[in-house]
Amino acid sequence: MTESKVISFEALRVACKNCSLATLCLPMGLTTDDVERLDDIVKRARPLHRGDHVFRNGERFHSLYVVKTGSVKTYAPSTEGGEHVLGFHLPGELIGLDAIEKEVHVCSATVLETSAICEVPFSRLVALSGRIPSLQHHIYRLLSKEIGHDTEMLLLLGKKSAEERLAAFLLSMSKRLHKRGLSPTDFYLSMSRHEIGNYLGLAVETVSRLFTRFQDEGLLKVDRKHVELLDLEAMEALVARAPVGDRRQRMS
Amino acid sequence: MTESKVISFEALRVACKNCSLATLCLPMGLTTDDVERLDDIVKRARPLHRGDHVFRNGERFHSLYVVKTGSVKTYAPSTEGGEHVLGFHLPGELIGLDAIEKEVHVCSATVLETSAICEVPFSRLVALSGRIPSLQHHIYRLLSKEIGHDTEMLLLLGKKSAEERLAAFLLSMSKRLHKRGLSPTDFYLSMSRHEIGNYLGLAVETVSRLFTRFQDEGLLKVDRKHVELLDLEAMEALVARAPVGDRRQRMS
DNA sequence: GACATTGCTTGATCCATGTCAAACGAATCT
DNA sequence: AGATTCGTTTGACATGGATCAAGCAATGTC
Repeated sequence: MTESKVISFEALRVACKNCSLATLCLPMGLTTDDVERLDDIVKRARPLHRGDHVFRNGERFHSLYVVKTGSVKTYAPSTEGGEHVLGFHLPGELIGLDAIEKEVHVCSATVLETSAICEVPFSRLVALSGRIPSLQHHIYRLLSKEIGHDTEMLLLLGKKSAEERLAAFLLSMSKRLHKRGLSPTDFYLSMSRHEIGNYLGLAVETVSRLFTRFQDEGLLKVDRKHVELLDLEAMEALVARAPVGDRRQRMS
Repeated sequence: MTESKVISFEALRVACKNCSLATLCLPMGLTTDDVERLDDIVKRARPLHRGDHVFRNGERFHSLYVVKTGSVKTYAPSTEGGEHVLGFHLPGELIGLDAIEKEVHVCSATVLETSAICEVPFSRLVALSGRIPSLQHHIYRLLSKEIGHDTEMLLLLGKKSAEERLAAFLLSMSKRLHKRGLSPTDFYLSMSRHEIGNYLGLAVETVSRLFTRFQDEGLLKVDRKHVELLDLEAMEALVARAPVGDRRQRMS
């Protein structure tokens, strides 16, 4: 009990300069000196537990957040009690970028498993970026990257079949986990089938059926949250297919 | 002939400080002095004609572009010759933000009708933003706004019915045109049904049928590209409906 | 002015995926 | 351990929207 508490405290005490996420997170491309300064403004919070919120829709925006360990789901609560899952975020990923414009959080972020989150006060980040041109430029790139990612999702939701969506989702998880030094073929999903379906614009039942179909076809092995991708190539081929509407007229 | 040429030349010569788009475009929130400096870096190009490209997928990224008059379509060309329409852009709107990260254009932008486009060299904008904090912050907001917009589209494509998508599209056009001093209820669409369908993740036939249905229901009057919205309220009610999947279980 | 070409509309049909329903296993509570 | 709940799976069925197939209206071409 006491021991695990000490361990997580130690884990959180680690500064940006020692952080294994250095290449994924903000410090990328900064000098050692700059990272020290960035270090000063980042607050490291105590671990959050499944279901805890990092921020909620409607709250005033003060900080960006970086997932340090664990995973986070962002979603837009809808009237009627439903929700629209906007994304799943792994260690090193930044959340809250959509709140800069209105200075209010336009979505909510909740933790899918016990997670550590770094808080980056935005006004201090902006002040710092005014003095460090490379940081300023890096923030532009981060925001642009987010736009690029959203654009990919737009294509996925607008043009791809259920099968292609789930394959793309699994490959995305695979690649992102791999970048973090984990197995690209063997991992645990921290989100439910319901959340996956919601995220991909599919019914839970469709997601479930696709998992069993993929398994029958030998593409993967799945047991509850545990997924083993057996044929990455075939999966890549699935998502690389021309979008649905385009399959009608084949060009010369 | 000669006369129209002179007119368009005059129109283009207009500087940022006199631009009617001032509140929509970059200069928002800047001092007169700052706007003058911004003025120096913005290049005003000759008018482009229907089908001309502002930039193409794969080209090296140098500049952001602002639509001054006319309208622009951004799209991601797919293999097989098809395309995925990412957005339609009206005067005052900025395009190319998704290219900052990779320094390469990840989509193409083509002009839907004769249009004037302002070019904003990004490196010069960045340099200027380093010296003008309010400009820097404004760029953060612009990028964040784009993310927010993409997020809305994600909801539209992931959760809404064909009917809701078209209604949302028409209302979006209506609001954006209104902001530019044009009628919110009576306007011409510069894009084809095919492009609308592609953008909304629908078949052309579905878009066409919905237009006739909306007309039959008295929501609007449509003749080719000319649209007259007759019942904005009813249309708002349509798009405000809870997303598809959420209509099942109603909360207490 | 006839003839392509292109964009739009309308009808008939089909199918992928949503919806409804039920059962089951795993996890949590008492 | 038994009961409850929740997440998942599977089956049966319904349907929104895609696809296929004409026909038609507007625009451009020679």
